[in-house]
Amino acid sequence: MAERKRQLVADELRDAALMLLATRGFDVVTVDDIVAAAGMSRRTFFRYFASKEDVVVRFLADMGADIVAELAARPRAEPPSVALRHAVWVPLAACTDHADHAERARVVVRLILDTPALQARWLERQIQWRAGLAAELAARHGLDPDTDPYPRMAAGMALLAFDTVLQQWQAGDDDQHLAELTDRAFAVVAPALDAPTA
Amino acid sequence: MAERKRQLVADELRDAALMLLATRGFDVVTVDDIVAAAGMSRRTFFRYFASKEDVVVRFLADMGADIVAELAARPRAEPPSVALRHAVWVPLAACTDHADHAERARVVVRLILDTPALQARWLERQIQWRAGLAAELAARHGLDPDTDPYPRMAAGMALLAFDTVLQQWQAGDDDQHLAELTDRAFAVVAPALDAPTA
DNA sequence: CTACTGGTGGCACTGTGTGTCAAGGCGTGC
DNA sequence: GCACGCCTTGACACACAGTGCCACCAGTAG
Repeated sequence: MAERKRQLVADELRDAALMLLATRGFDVVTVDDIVAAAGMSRRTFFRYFASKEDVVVRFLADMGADIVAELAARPRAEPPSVALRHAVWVPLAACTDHADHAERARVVVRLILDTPALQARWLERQIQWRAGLAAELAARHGLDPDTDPYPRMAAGMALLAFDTVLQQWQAGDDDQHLAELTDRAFAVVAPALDAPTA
Repeated sequence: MAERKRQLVADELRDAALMLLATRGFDVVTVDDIVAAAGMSRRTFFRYFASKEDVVVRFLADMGADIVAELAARPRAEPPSVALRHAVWVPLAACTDHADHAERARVVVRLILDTPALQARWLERQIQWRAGLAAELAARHGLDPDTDPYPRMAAGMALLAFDTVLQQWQAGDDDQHLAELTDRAFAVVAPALDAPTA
């Protein structure tokens, strides 16, 4: 009940913010502009979002937890390239399902990729995901995450593929199939992910 | 003459900043603290450095250009894993040469890796390096950087190895040999870098 | 001596993000 | 109905980053 109300306020704020930021640009829009559009006070905004960047990045925030969870759920016998491909696919799948959510996500991705401040936050977030993935990979393969570079780098390669897919998807005018882009990206890193020396 | 003076002022500011930031922590030290220690005005600080983060990141800024230049200088017949290993090694070599510079660099790396704001700037910088490396790789192999994911991902993998080496070097109490760490990191990604499908 | 130049400090301003406090809706027990 | 906490909100003040502007103070050429 109270939880619903909170979510409602957060959505209102987020919608107003994304609308303004995407159309006018990240730097020129101030928090005052956003709260004026949403009809709330500045202080309330910062109660729901840690920063102006946070409004945008949060839109894609849960992805990281989803990716790690999916990796943990994959059968351990699966080769790393396959397990990681499935893990990374989870958030991407949400974009292919209904075109409504897809177009919204595309705008956000586009905004992030060509705003340095947002890109920095985005990468910061990815670092945390990488740590989670690396820990899971280390546990999977019985490796020491402190001395063996494989878990960290395998996680990094998976996210690199993720990034590359998003970049190509956002840049393409036509609706390139995300699945195909993902396959091509993972084909590049698969030899390293599945190398026997790992 | 005037150029020397400028460099002197910049060095003074940088030294004071690094000293304070490394010992007390990035967030708690204000620009006022730094300029007070250096005996200059706040306004002067921002004439030499674009931001507080900039003081730290600039210390490692030229690395990117060095990496790209070295890659361009490698013979084109060389397999990508070897050429990229040499390219990435250039900035790392500076740390092995004289221990004086090494310990200083280590402090800076440590500061960057456990300060989120600095890590974000650091990654932001790496994104630019990756673009440069990707362009060079695309030219090297006659690939289209817009459609083929290989150049971007190969560049990303090289920088991922670079990051991993720095992380392990900074974490290790003992003086692990950078060359060995680099070899191990590149051994992981080499199968993907040199895969024939590229 | 005067005029120009480049670096500097002081000042005011915008914008982000935080701490604090008073006021208002809301459910619960009396 | 009424008083009591509980939570949310808005408002004000504040610290800090970063920028624009202007006056000042070298040195230097005319």
